[in-house]
Amino acid sequence: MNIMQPLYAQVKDHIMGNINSGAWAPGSRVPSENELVESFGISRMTANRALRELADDGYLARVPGVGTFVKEQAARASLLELRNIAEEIKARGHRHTSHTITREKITASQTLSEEFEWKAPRPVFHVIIVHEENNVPVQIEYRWVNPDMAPDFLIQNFNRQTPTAYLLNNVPVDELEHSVQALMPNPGQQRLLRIAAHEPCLALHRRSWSKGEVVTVATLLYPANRYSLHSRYKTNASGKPL
Amino acid sequence: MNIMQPLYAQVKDHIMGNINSGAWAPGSRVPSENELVESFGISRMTANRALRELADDGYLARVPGVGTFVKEQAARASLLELRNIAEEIKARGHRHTSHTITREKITASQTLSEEFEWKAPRPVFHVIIVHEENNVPVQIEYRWVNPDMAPDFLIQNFNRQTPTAYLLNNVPVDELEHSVQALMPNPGQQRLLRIAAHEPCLALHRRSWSKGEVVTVATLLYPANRYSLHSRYKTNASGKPL
DNA sequence: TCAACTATACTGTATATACAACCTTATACA
DNA sequence: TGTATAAGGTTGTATATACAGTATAGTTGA
Repeated sequence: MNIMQPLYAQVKDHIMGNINSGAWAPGSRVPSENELVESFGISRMTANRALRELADDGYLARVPGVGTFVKEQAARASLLELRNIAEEIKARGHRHTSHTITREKITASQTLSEEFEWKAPRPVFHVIIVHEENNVPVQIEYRWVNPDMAPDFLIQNFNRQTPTAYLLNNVPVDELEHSVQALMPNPGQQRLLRIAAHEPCLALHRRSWSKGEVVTVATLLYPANRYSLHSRYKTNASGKPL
Repeated sequence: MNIMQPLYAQVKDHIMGNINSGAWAPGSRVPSENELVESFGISRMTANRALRELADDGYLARVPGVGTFVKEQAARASLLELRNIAEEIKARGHRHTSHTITREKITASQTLSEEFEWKAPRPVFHVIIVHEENNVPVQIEYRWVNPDMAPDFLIQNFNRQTPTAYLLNNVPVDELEHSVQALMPNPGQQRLLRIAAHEPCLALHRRSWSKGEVVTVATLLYPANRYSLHSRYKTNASGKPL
């Protein structure tokens, strides 16, 4: 049942658990390598790896001769705070509708398998949905979902709950990747979005992980003239997050 | 003279040098841990650390039982930590050059004053710089700077230090705002970026604050086919950042 | 009182060794 | 020919040990 994790990963989880639960506040001291050696019955190199990797990830700050401390977390998480589009539209007081163009179970292509970090192609859920704001198309959502992580995904009613909302509510996400680029839509996309030729689009590509496994891969296509992505956040004065 | 680097860092530099110079193409195999042990006269743990850290950073892919391979690196700008473009280009092992098109002190327009959160128009520094990667234009930087926050801004040599780098080093930033959109460049921009008509661009608009005052407003224009903005980050399991 | 020294704790790096898991290739066998 | 098996190379993890560098607290001595 339980997948055995490496020792250093168990130590990392233990530390992150204490940080996330608030038991260890920012600035407070975490156990030294030798203390972890004692309490976990591990070697110092293993404790060192756990602490070093968490420091590399920005969660801990290590000071030779002094100790290891919990870092203030930069408010980075809020940057691309990807709320689901239905709520954004409703927040503007407009009406959100959507059309499901495709809803199928297919076998992942080679490139898609790589995005899911699979060694070999496997089945995936695939949907294409056009979202509208006051009956004007504002987004084409291309989404692929790992069936292991959300087996009931395909039988949802996406007019009631967007795929984003469904996944948010059912799978805890612990890692996110975004990339944004500009591109020219193909004729089919132009038709779906009802835009003129030579009208560029913003493509937001997103992957999300849960416990090391890719949950979903999505490409969101926005007409340039109807959308821009926006973020604003505070940085912590100490660290240099930019 | 020479700062002694740790062995594992020397090995990392050696590997990245071969990748950046093109000697080791993407997909090609890099020396195994035992081969590095032989050629560098180091222990396997040290070789392992070098390869593992480069794999964690996304430069290498490791396959148990098979070997370690060079990953393809897309040209990406980071969305979250807005490093300055010169360092990003150098990190890819390429050459960064820049041309300063405009350098002046002007009076802010009405809209620009609003961006600076000023009630009335005031003087601002203004520069336009074209950044090149291996002599190919990859970014037009339109930047306006609050003279109160960086009075010496205009007399900098922007070939030595980009405006981003200068501001980062001289003004502590505590708040950031970004917005991203796709757009068609105008003919002048097409000429500066040396791109064809109908080639869309990504426009990243950024404002940064220090102690409640806007320090700088910038618009960064990237040719769509040469750049994508990218971010990846871990969320703390408790919070729900998307 | 103040300065220098010392002991101690902590991180950073490096080595040698060991075992497990995985993959490929060669070999032996039916 | 096809299938097991064995061998060897590869990464992944874990331990025990060692030494260097840094910061702090305590002690000593002028």
